[in-house]
Amino acid sequence: MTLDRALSHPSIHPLDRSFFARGARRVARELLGKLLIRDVGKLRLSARIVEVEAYLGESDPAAHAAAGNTTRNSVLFGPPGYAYVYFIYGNHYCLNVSCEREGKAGSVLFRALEPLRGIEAMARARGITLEGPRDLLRLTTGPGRLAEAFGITRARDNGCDLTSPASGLWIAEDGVFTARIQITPRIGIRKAADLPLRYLLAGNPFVSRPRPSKPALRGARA
DNA sequence: ATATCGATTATCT
DNA sequence: GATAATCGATATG
Repeated sequence: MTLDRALSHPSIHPLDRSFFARGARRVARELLGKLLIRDVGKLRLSARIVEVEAYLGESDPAAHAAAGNTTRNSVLFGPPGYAYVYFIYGNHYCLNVSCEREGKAGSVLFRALEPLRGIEAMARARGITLEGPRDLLRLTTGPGRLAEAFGITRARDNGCDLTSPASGLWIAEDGVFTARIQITPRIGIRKAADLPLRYLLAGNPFVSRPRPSKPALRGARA
């Protein structure tokens, strides 16, 4: 296949479950550059993953899994590659994917995406009229925003298999190289707030809001 | 540009 | 009864 054909018709395939059967840091870092896809009827939404956070399981005070296995978070204690959707601040849904293995929690929170396809539909879902380039930045920049753009709710999506296109919400790989990875502390948490577990594509304009004032840890480690 | 605040509810203590 | 892995609006430099 020529490069030109690869660019216009990239082959897209779902990530295997073994991809998620690893530690959350590793999964988080490698999810950067992959695609989140929502299929509803013949409409497809797709967006590149540009910012995520790792949550380490029961030993991580900031993780929902720290409370042990409850009704709310039981997906985290199930097999890897499934959607954990939670409702927060009485207003917003957020999407995670389970990692590790059955019985061992660990997850990655999706924090920001770069919209690729179905942009008009995302704008409708967000209640935004697209007038300038700046409006694109408000579509999927932030965990609550991307969930709204993709129509993700707990009732609809919690527990769905993100490795299966048949589920209508899945994660794909298209062979595009990832840019430089940057690592910073996680955003918006009270506990364990200093651990460097936020992974982002350096310089990507769709990364969520205020860069933390703390000096960012650079390079791709962990 | 950054800072602060209210909204609104499932979940946990 | 308090809290929370957020967002959008408003206030201020």
